[in-house]
Amino acid sequence: MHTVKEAAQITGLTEHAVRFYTDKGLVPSVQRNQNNIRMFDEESINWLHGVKCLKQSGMSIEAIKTYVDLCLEGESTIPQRSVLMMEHKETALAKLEEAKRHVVHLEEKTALYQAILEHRTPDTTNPGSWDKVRHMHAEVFYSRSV
Amino acid sequence: MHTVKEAAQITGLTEHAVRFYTDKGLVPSVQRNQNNIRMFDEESINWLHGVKCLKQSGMSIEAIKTYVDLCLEGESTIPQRSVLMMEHKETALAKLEEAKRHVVHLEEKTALYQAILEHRTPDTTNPGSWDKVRHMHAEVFYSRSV
DNA sequence: TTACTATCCTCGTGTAACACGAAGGCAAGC
DNA sequence: GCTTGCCTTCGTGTTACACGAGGATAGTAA
Repeated sequence: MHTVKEAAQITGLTEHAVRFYTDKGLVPSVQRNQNNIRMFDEESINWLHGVKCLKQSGMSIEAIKTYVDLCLEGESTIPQRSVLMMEHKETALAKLEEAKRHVVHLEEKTALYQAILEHRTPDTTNPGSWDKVRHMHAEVFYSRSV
Repeated sequence: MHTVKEAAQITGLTEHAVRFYTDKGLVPSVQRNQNNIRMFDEESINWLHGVKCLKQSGMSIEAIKTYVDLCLEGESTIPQRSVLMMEHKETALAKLEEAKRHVVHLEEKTALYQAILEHRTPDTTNPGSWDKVRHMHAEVFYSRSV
């Protein structure tokens, strides 16, 4: 049997998160002792690990709650759970694609800044060169390529 | 000159977001007319586009505010802005790697569910096969491979 | 026994980036 | 004069906790 602090240490969650998850019903096996203190057995620790895992993969607390409740209903809900996971995988894939676009876009921006800095240094004696820099600067900020 | 609604239509933001950004000082060129109504000229629209672009790439409002303020200070801040962008690119890269891990993990989970469903169907007449399903189910939920 | 320390509890507020709706003002058209 | 449609501000709701306050309890040291 473990306390909140121990459960937090074991799972790598914060104590706040552990209390939050148990209060949300994501750890169905957790009990309270006579002093109203949360007691985590091995099964509770396993649930915490599972919740953490789903959370880290981007699932919302609400969705995890739904999933946990389905688990409690037994094996008959396995098809539903499978569907849930597939859907969640799709949203994770969409996020991945979005992240890729962001990186590409930011690489363009930083490349433009590098170009500005390179052009700027050698031409400080040439007033006309600032026009180019200004133009490039506008390009950097307003680029809409996301 | 455009109103909030028009600016929202032009930039593809919601009216709420447009008001929010202007009130946060992310659109320095915006003015109010005698009826206290926000008026957006072309420069304001450009700022909105720029803010939207940075936001979509995952930058926080606070960081965008810092960046906008640096822009207003003039070309002397270009090196600082360049550094900011590089740092932001690094965080975006980190998010990208995280998203990749999530997808890999979820692909494993959904594959396990598929395996369960395939094993379950043909063996409903064999009571012993449920042990395997139960074991695999535990694997699915508790897998800590994130 | 008293005191101190460590831990636990609950409860309330703060965060980010808006979404949403209420209540009210203003101009234009019928 | 009234409705329509847009604008304004303000206040609350959202998510997933973080953080601290205030108070209880349990174990240990003097």
